[in-house]
Amino acid sequence: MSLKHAVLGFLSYRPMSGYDLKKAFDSSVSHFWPADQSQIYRTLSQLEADGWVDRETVEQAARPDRHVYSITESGTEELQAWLGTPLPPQDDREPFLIQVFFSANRDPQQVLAMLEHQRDQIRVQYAFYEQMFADIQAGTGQAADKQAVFYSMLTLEYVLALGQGYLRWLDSAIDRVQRGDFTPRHPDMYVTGDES
Amino acid sequence: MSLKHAVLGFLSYRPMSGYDLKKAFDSSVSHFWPADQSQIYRTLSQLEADGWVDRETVEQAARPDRHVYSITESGTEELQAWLGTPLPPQDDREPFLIQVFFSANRDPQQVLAMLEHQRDQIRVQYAFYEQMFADIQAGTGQAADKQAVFYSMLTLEYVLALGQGYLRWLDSAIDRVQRGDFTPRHPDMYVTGDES
DNA sequence: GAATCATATATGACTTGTCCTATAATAACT
DNA sequence: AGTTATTATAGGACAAGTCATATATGATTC
Repeated sequence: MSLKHAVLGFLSYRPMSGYDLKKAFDSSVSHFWPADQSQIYRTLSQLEADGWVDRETVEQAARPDRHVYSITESGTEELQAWLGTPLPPQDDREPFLIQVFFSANRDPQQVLAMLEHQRDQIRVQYAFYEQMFADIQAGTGQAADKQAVFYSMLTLEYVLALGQGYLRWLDSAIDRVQRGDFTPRHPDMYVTGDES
Repeated sequence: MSLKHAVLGFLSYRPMSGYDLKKAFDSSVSHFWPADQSQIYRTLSQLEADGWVDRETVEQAARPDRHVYSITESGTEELQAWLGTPLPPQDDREPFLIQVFFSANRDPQQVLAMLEHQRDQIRVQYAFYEQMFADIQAGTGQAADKQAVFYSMLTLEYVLALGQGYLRWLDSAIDRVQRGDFTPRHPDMYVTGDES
């Protein structure tokens, strides 16, 4: 379970409550790992049962008690081990491609509208991530931990890089459907660098 | 549920059994929608309950009976309606990025190994899809339904386009980690075409 | 002769995640 | 004065998908 290890990752920075974690997820990794609030709480219970985190109750006047979780030694070990373990290849599902796949018997004008709508959506998403990238770059003086910022922004670069691929693909598809040219085109060859 | 509509899509071509559908999925859409065998059977039951497919039992000597499903009129309507309905934006999860995100306190050599391993994996996947693309292109004479082939291959172009983005991102990341240059770099600007 | 493959359907147990709701009190906005 | 936002945790119901397994038999491979 990746969420378990993402939570451990955050707790390796500092102890946090479920509420803190939800905010941490939303503000830093939601572009590649959105986390549901109730799922976070359930995951914390599991982590405690695993012995990877300790729970401490902090009483508050006029607010519900906070349950602050700290990573344990075995939790730290587990996190380090997981970070060094290659993940099995993911199979990504893209429901939009189901609509594309079964478009052969539809009116080309409607297919075109569908593709253009998707392009608009992806563009909005892309612009959003671009803004995030710019904001973070502007917001980090030279004070902060360079590597932490680097790896954080690397994940944004990822969504931008894939977003570009998506948009290029949509543009190419739209162009061909517009022209009634139903010819498959292998995307421009990716020029590989040398093996290390 | 997208699987429901993918199944409807296949049944709009011709009546099929669960077994047939599993083979159809594996050989044509598994690169963007892998389908579990048991999930297909459960989905067929649901589609029947929805009234979108009819079930006919075909007895066979020496083999289990086949349950052949045909799309109904209301199923056809549902499929057409769904194909014309924009999907909500997807949030894609990429567990590898969790490992990247929490790499700041790891040994750069190990991070490098991780990135290179991922590059190898994605390259293999990319080569596989490229081969599929070439095979289909070689295999289709001018006899077949041009549009069906086109939209089918368009989904392959998609995985290739995103694969290229992924590989480019990995190359760029590997390069920087190798040089110890922890500077974020916005990927090359995507040059947008005109609005239609 | 034995093992495995292909055909064919289906259930149980489980995992991961979503959505909605309950609870509770203070602060801030309109 | 009334509504909404913030802080804070957590369970129930549900959806979608995975994995293992059960059943049955003919054909093929070793």
